[in-house]
Amino acid sequence: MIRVATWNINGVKARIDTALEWLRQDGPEIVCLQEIKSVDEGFPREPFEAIGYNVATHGQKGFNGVAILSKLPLEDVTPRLPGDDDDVQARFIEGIVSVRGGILRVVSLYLPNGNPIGTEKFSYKLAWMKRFNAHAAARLALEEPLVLAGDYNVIPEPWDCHDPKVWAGDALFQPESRAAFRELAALGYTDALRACTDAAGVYSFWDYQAGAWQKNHGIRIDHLMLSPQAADRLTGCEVVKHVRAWEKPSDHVPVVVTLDLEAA
DNA sequence: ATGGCTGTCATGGACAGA
Repeated sequence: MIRVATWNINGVKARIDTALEWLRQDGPEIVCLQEIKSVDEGFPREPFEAIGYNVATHGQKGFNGVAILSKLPLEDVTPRLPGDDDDVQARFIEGIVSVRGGILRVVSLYLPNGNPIGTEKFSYKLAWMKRFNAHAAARLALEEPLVLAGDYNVIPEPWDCHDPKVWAGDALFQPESRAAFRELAALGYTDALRACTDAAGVYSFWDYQAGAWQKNHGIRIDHLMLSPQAADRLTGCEVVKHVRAWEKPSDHVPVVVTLDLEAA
């Protein structure tokens, strides 16, 4: 089995001890990180390498930034979402690993938040989603197992949040945001969590403010979207909720998919 | 709550997050 996680760690320097603790206990073969908030040269590669991970990063100063950690050798690593050479925000990195009988392709993505609506931030979000969906569509032609792992900043359905009324005016829950996310399913991608459960109230983010964690006022915005060839190998998907209660937690928790694949 | 935390950069407080 190969497990692939997505986790917005909200700052790799602030989260290094927490991240290493989880990875030592229960580290999946592949971990897609978002919001590393670090330039590539500042990323603490050594402690991750010391516990068996190869490290690929696409960082930027202060905010954003994505990475892929992999116990299997990473090949063909490509930063930047195609489609706009003027987009300087570090929100996308893609790579492949060899598995028995072929390859597994993995993307770590950090989709723009988009708030407040009615501004260029929201139009940037929608433009980014359009570019991302075009890339996702093109990748289907490869007919490979592919995991699009990331912080999508989209609440797919009303039962993916505690109170839909609270999110009605938010970029994460706009009809346009949700429609763009649904396009991935229309293309043939499978939401790994939703393939495993239809339970309401499964969340991946709880705000630091207002006792959101204690009240379980969460939202589900971190998703693992599987190509048909990956979905055929799906055996499970779980939210690693307990790390939200640790000291110095990220406001997001890992979501992990298990695929019936073996290292080459 | 017109943002109640948190992280970054930088060393005070703006900016970004969701």
